[in-house]
Amino acid sequence: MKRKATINDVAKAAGVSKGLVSFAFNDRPGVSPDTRDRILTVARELDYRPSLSARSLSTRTSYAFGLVIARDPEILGADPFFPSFIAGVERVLLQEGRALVLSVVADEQHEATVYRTLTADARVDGVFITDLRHDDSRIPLLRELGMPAVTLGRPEGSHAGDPDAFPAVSLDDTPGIVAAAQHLIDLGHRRIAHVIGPRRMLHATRRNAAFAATLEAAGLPADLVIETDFTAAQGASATETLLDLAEPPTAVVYGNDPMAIAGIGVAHERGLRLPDDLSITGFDDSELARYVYPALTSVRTDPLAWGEAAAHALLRLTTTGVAADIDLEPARVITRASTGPVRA
Amino acid sequence: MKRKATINDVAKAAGVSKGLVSFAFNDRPGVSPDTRDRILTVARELDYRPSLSARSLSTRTSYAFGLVIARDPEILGADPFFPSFIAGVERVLLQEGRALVLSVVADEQHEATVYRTLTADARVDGVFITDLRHDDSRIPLLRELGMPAVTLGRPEGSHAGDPDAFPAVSLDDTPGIVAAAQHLIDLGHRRIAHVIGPRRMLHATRRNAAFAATLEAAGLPADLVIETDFTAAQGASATETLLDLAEPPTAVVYGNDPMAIAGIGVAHERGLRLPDDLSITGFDDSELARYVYPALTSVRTDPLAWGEAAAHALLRLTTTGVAADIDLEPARVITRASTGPVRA
DNA sequence: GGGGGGATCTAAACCGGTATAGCTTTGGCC
DNA sequence: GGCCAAAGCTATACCGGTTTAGATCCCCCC
Repeated sequence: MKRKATINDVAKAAGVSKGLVSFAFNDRPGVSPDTRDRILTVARELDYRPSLSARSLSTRTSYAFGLVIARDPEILGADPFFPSFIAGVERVLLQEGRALVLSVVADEQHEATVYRTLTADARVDGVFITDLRHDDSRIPLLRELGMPAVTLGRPEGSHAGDPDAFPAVSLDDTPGIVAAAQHLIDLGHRRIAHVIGPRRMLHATRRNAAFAATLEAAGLPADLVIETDFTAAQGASATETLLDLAEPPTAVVYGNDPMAIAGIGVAHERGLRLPDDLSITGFDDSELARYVYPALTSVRTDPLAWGEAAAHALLRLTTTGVAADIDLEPARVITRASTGPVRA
Repeated sequence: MKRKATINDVAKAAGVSKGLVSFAFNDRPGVSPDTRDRILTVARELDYRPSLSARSLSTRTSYAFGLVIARDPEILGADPFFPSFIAGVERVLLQEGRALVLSVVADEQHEATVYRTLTADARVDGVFITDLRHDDSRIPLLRELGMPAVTLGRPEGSHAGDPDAFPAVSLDDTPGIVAAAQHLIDLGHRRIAHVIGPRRMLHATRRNAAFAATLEAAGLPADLVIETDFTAAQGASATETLLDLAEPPTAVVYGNDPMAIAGIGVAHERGLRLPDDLSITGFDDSELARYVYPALTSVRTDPLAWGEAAAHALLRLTTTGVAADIDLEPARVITRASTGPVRA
C-alpha cells in the first residue's frame, strides 16, 4: 500500500513551491495558466487529494454539517420524514465533499450537550434545526456558540427576512391541513377531531390553528383536540377517548400516519366501518398509507426537496455568510378511501 | 467571544512544555503526579479542550465512524431498524467522544464511491456494515481500502473466529422465524407462504432457509415463496398473487411489518376476516404492529442493543486492532391477534 | 536607461496537536 | 566518590495544508 501523495510531493514533482500548489487547487489568482495546468496534471498523475484534516486545522473548517434529532427512536422508526430529509441533504453534500454528522438523542437535555460538543470540537460547520419548538432553546444556544444554522420553518417571533435570524427553509403545511379539514367539511362532517403532536412543537400548534380556523370559518366548533407524543400508542388511546364521548366525532384528523393507522385499528376493533362510521386522515403520506385498509387520506409534503433546499441554504450560509429564506411548494392533501361522506 | 485556549496556553500557564501537557492529557507515563495535577487543574481553569483537527492531523485518526445505508428513502422511512440501531450506536459513541457520519445512498453503485471518499478523506476510522449481501462487494472493497469494519451478522463463507474476517456482531433471527412458522403449524396451518426481502440480502435467504426447514420438518411443502424489495407496495402485490392462487395459503409470513400491514390491507379489501380466513405475521415488531387491526404477530429483535454492541466492537477494533465476535440474544416471536387457528 | 507596477512565484510562519531524541536530576549501589 | 539507570522534563521535528511577506521578473513608459 503506497503512501498517499501530499502537497509536498506534488510541489516537488511539478517543480514549484507548495504554496503555489495550494493556490492552484483553490483557484486563486496569481498562478499562470501554464503552471496551473502543470500542477493539476501532476496532481492527477500522483492521485493527489488534499488532506481533509490538514485543511481543517488550517482553515478551522470541518467540511461537515450536523443534524441532531431529539426524538425517541421508537417514534423515529415510524416516521418517514427523516430518512427522506437526510437523503435529500446527502444528495447535495456528497457533491460538495461535505459529510453529515448525525446525532440521535432521547431528550432535550442531552441535545444541548451534543451541540456544545459539536461546537467545541469544531466537528461541524453548521447544523440543521428540525422540529422547531416554542421558545426554542436551540436558537439562543447556537447563537451563543456562534454556530451557523438553518431552521426548517420560521421560528416564532421572527419575521420574513429578519437579518438577525437564521435562514429559514419553509414548507407550509397549513394548506394541507386546511384542505384535509375542508375535504371533510365538504363531505358533510360537522364534528371533526384533531389528534395533534406535542404542543411544544411549533408545527403542532400551527397546524391546529389552521385546522381550527377552517372549522370555524364553516361555523363548526374546533373543540375536539387531543395532544399526543406522536406515537401510535397515544394515537390509539386518543381515538379510544374520542369514540367514548357521548357525542363522538364522525371524522378525525391525525398529526401523522402511524397515529392515523392506529386510529383505524381502534375503530375496526370496535366494529366500526370506515369511512361510513368514521373518516380518518393522516399526515406525511408515508408509503404505507396507500396500502392500509381503507387506504389512508393523508397530507403530502416533500421531505427530499426540503433536505436539498436546507443543505443548499446551509452551504451558502457557511461559505458566503448569508443565505436567503426559501419557501417550498406547500403541502397538499391526497384523498383516498379512509374519508367519505358522513352517514345520513 | 474569547479565543479558545490551546495546548500552548496551558503549557505556558502551568510552566511546562507543551509536550508534557500532551503527555498528561493522554495518561502517558513520564509525568510526575504533582505536575500532572497542576497541568490538569490549569487546563480546567482555562477551559481547555484539545483541538480535534490538530489531533486528527497528527494521529491520522478522525474519531468518527461511518454508516452507509444503501436503501431507498421510502423503505427506510417505514423501517424501524435503523433509527434504533443508530440510537444504540450513538449512546456509546457520545461517551467516547466519537461522532457518527451517516450516508444514505439510493443504490450500490454510489455506495462504493462513498466508501472511497470516506477513506480518501480519512473522514472515519471505521464503518458499520449492515444488510449483508451475498458475495458482498463491500468486504473486499473495505479490505482493499484498509478501512476497519464491523459486520452485522456473519458474512457468507466466514466461519466463527476467522482471524482474517471483520468482527461480526450477530443477532440470530432464525429462532424468531422458526418460532413464527412453528406457531402457525401448531395452529393447524398446512399451507404457509413466505414473502421475503431481496434475495441478494443474506438475511432474506437465511430466514427463508429456516422457514423452509421448519415446514419440511413438519412434512409440509415450502414452495410458496415470493421475493420483494421490502416495500409495502410489493408486499401488497405479493399478497394479491398468493390470494389469487387456486389453492391460496391460509397463513403468510412477511419479511417486515410494513409488508405484513399491507397484506392485512389487501385481505381486508377482499373481504377476508383475519385471522379466521388468513393468518399473518410480520418482522421487526415495530411500534405500529401492536396497534393495527388485528394486532400483528411479529418477530422482535433488539436493534438498540445491536447498535451498542456494534459500536463497542468497532471501538475496540480501531483502538486495539482486534475485536471478538459478539452474539446477541436471538430474535423471538411476539404472538398477537393476527394469527389464529386455521378454519375447520 | 531608470523607475514604476503588476504578475508570478518562493520561503517561511502558522494552525494545534503528537512523538522522539536528548538533557537534567535524582537515587541506588559498590 | 563515582557510575549507571530511571524518572521527569524540554526542545524540536512533524503531520499537511493555508496564508502572508517579500523576492524576482517582465513589460511599459517617460
